[in-house]
Amino acid sequence: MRILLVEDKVRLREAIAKALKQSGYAVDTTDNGNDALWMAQQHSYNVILLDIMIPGIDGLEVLVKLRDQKDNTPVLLLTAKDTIADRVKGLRKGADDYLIKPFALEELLARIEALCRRSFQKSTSTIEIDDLTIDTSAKSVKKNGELLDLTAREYAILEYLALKEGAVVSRTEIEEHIYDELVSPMSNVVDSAICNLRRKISNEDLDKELIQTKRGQGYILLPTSK
Amino acid sequence: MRILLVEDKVRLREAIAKALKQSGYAVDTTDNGNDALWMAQQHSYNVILLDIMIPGIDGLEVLVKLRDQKDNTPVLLLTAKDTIADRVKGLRKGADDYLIKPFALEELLARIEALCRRSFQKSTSTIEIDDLTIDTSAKSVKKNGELLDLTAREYAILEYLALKEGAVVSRTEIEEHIYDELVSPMSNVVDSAICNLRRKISNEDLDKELIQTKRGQGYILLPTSK
DNA sequence: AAGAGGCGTAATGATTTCGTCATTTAAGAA
DNA sequence: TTCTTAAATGACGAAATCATTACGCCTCTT
Repeated sequence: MRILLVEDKVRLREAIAKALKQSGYAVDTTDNGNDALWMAQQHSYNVILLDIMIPGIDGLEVLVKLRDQKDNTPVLLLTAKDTIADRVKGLRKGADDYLIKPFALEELLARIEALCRRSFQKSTSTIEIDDLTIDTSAKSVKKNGELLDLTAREYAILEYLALKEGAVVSRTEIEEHIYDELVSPMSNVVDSAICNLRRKISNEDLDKELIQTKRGQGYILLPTSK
Repeated sequence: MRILLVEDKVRLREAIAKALKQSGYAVDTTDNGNDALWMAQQHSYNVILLDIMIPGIDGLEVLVKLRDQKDNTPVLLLTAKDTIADRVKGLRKGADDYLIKPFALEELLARIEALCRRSFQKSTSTIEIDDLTIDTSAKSVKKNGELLDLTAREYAILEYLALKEGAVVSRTEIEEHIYDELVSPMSNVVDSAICNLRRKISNEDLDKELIQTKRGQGYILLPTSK
């Protein structure tokens, strides 16, 4: 999951970014509205955290412009203005949620999780696929009840594929949603990560791979039944 | 465990705060309702101790606003008003418990403990994990019946991890719930504390650590069986 | 007021992750 | 089948993260 964080106050921005990264998100940050718009066009973020009071174009304007461009990325507004009027204004303009500063990081994390879940149209925090149970809240994976020891990267990729279960996911898409930094075009990081992931989730007895390769297109996660 | 104490009378406030700290809680205090609301949003407290008769917004209003904001932090009301009507009013508005002044500190501590326990959905005051028995009431830890000599910090961290057994707990989360003051972003206090803690609870014969490291995410307390 | 112990900090050493590269394997087209 | 290209795999090394130790400040006790 990739998040754009738009916040001008350095300390707060870095504190939030740190917490987000600890929770396994790929995070891009900026301190102003212009860059925010630019970045939102460059990537398709899973969630945008938008401070309202920022230099240049303010948060609400950024939100309006995004929606004008038919960009429906979930937006969570951050603001100090604790008035009903502003809250309503933000939501009217197409914000998906609203958090009043200062807020507890845990609450922020919980809301982001909810927004992600909603955007993938999942109502529960666990995804079951074959003998795998992915708990997106605990960020853990169990196989037949056994906890698997996945690294953060491996988990992130598996979660992403699981959320898009049955859809072909290109390498580029994975790179864009899981990796902070730009991945060089020649790199085979994703292949490599998928390889390790498969090793950990594969069924020796079952020859069918849960993560299948679509030659020239990418990967797809398919339950054996389908 | 982090507690917000809202009480305007200086002597009483400091007496309570001191007792709480001695019992190992991280404590923030304020003497008025406005700050209380502000602080409650800033952190996710484990318990809020709320005096009803305070300057500015009164305690009941603070409670109402918290609940309006979907903040379900356990609230323990403190008040001199010993009338059935008020008691009912407080509880109706979403308070979790009620204590009439003057009260014995011991009773306060006992109720706080109960609230914490309830919020972590534990019914007993002892947690057993492998050969460890954590007595959240006595704030002591036994290993195979032997009392361990943990410092307050070490105990607090262990208890917190134990209450969230099986869940990955990030450094940020530990800092927020165990440490009074803001921890500088570069600090490795938590690492250091975990290291000391491990030394004291580790089994020389068993190679598996009870507190496991989730690289890039945090720590997790896992019984060996799982 | 002095001593002890707790605790935060910083430095260093250990571990793990992960990206890259090289090689092998597999898939699809001619 | 054979050739071409994509993907899988394994080894390696750099970088990031974590563990551990030592040190010094501060608080609390006596």
